Amino acid sequence: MKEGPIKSSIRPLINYFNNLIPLNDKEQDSVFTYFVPRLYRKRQYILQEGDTCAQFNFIVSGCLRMYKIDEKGNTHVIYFATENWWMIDLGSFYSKKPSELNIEAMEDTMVLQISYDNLTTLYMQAPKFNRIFRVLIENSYVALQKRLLQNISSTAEERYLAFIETYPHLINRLPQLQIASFLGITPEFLSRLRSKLSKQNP
Amino acid sequence: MKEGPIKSSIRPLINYFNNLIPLNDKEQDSVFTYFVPRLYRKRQYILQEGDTCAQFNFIVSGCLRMYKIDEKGNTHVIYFATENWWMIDLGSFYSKKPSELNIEAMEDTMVLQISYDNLTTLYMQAPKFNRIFRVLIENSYVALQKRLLQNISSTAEERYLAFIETYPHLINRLPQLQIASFLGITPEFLSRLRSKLSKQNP
DNA sequence: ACTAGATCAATACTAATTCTTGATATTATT
DNA sequence: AATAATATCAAGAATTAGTATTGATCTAGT
Repeated sequence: MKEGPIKSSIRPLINYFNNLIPLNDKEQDSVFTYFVPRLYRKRQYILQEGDTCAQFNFIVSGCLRMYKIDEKGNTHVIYFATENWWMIDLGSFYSKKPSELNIEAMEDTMVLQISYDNLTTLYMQAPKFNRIFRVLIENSYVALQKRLLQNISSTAEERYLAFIETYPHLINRLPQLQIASFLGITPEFLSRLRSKLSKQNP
Repeated sequence: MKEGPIKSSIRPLINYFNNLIPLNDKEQDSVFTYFVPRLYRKRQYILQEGDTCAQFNFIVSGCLRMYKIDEKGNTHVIYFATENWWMIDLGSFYSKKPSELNIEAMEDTMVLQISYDNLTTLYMQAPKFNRIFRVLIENSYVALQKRLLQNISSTAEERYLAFIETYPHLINRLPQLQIASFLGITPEFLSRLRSKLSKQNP
């Protein structure tokens, strides 16, 4: 018997959880119950500045970016997320206050979403998820801290090289414009960096 | 790279209402209170099949289309709406049942939205809006009936000519693909119609 | 004064979308 | 049965949107 398209889109999440901490059948059922799949199209907002972030998102396929628009109207990419990553404005989600951030689909993207209330229910029904989400957020925290450190301590060139190391799969998947915005430099400068580097290592 | 913030321009809606039936200050205040601006980007869904239509939408700028996907996977445009028009799946909105229709942005589109509950409150606070919304829906009804009649009684060529008459501002604003889908013909056939017509009136 | 980087404007390149055309089929009408 | 209206499929052509590069010039911090 083959699973319907919706059920099968939950598989990657079950696998992800099992990989962190194995789930029993009842726990897997809870995942099926509380996470709902949703497709976003390229350029579509998952979260828009001013709205409250109401969902925890797990990415099944595609790519999202979280960014902030500053007073001058410039955008700064906070992070990209692809398959098997999470995307959420935690601050807004827990405080239930309007977000200052935007989340947008870079490609058509399938996510699995759980609402605040359902997440709370999930924690009560299956306390193991407290552990799972703790671990998962710790992972994100570490990545974030690494990125901060990287950012305050390196030149643009170093940051770009580190980006290539850390996210080789993103280099050809994202426009350089976006990568520049992630690195905190202008697209022009990134272009120059790249041409300089390719002259050095032909 | 700039992606400006959402400007809250409720003015066009106030003007629209005043044009139908003049509002007093208190009534204008209610409009400011209950309608909230929201920006949709090109290709973004305002309503997706299966979701419940939770908002009455007034279009400040841009263009939306409502369409249905049939069993064969073909899409049929029910209508387009631009500046100063309304867009909603009334059936889903009032029944609170999942919609079979889709609403999608053809361009970046700014809308003013009011939810079911807020609309109810508005009606109670300012009964004049009952009259306003009655008139407004009557207008839409008339347009719809005209379109139906057009559709069952004319050839594709006649429908196309009528479209040009009725929506001259849409002809160059929308891809022919979409116009074909509105007229209920294939884009290829529309293309042939057009070239035939332009040979007749050079 | 030098380096890392920004800004602005022009141009080049690439990919996505849209439009047209030809060949051939289907369906409804007379 | 013949004809007009319209669909389908496939291939190219044309257009537009999005992205990348380059040159010239500017600025802030060592």
